[in-house]
Amino acid sequence: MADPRWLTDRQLKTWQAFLAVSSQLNRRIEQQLRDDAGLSHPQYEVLARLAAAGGALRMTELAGAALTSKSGLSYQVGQLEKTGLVGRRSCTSDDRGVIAFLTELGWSQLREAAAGHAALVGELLIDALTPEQFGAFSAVLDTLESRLRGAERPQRTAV
Amino acid sequence: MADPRWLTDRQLKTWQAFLAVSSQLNRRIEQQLRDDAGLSHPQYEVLARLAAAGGALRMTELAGAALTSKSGLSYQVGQLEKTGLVGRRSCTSDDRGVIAFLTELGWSQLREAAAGHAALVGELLIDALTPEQFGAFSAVLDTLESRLRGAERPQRTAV
DNA sequence: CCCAGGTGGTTCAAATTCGAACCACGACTT
DNA sequence: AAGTCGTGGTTCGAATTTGAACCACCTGGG
Repeated sequence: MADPRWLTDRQLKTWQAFLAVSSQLNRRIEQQLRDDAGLSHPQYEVLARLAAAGGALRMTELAGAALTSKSGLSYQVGQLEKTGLVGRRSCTSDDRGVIAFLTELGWSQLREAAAGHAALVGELLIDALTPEQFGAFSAVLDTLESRLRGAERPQRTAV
Repeated sequence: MADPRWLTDRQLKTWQAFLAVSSQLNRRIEQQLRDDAGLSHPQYEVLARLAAAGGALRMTELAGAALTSKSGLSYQVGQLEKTGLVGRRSCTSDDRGVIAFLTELGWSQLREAAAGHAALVGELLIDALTPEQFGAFSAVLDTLESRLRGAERPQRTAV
């Protein structure tokens, strides 16, 4: 363990800025969705993903981008079902599977929420940056995302 | 509300990448801290901030970067107090105030956790990027951070 | 001095989150 | 066809989070 790695001030500051931005951004988004449509961010994500997929998706696919755990997804879909925004139907080709789908109400609620959401993301994330900055930011995120996707669990190398 | 703003595919994809990266990064960090030092990320943040301030800080200051709510901070400091990593003492100049401070145990636990933490952040965030990318990323985050700090609650512009 | 108003922290109930345990079913073996 | 293993989802309990209500104390004005 000799001479462990340290981060420079700049690196540490950047990391902290990332955490702060991430946290603040989430806070704002959450607030907007709550006020405009009575949805939590995770719930909005579920609706948005379903919509992007044409209106229905298997639970596993929904869990895809791992914004939440498996059980968390069950919970949120349950909530959305209670309020009538999505429904559940079992998968014909695989009896284990469950398909979540947007109801009419779900579509319309999503449509309502989406405008304000897009506006806010645009304002906070896009408008704040120059086109060059945005391009660079986008590239960086792609890099980080694929890197993170790669090594799921680094683990200590053997004993 | 005529013709609401929409995001381009690229913009939407970037936003989603941001969410995914943020979530994954947090997951990894959380796991490392838990395994190496039995700390949650919020707890580590508290210890790190205290250390950066020389070992003691008022609750309000700790809440500063708003990684958590006021009550959340109370809770976490409470947990850390139970495990003996921090202590509470009342502020002499203002009887309302409470000062949290690192205990000896707190310092040493932090030291242990810090190495692994720095290594992981270095690996996931720094090493993944070219120096140019990192510079751009850093600049973008600064911009976003100050922008977010600025308009706390945008609100709809009058009626 | 006493009161109104604001700030600093804690406490409370309710909602959400997570991982572990669990059940049901499909896929592959023999 | 029965047996085993892996996958898809849900359920359970424990920990955490949040906003609102609350108490104690400071500050400024009568």
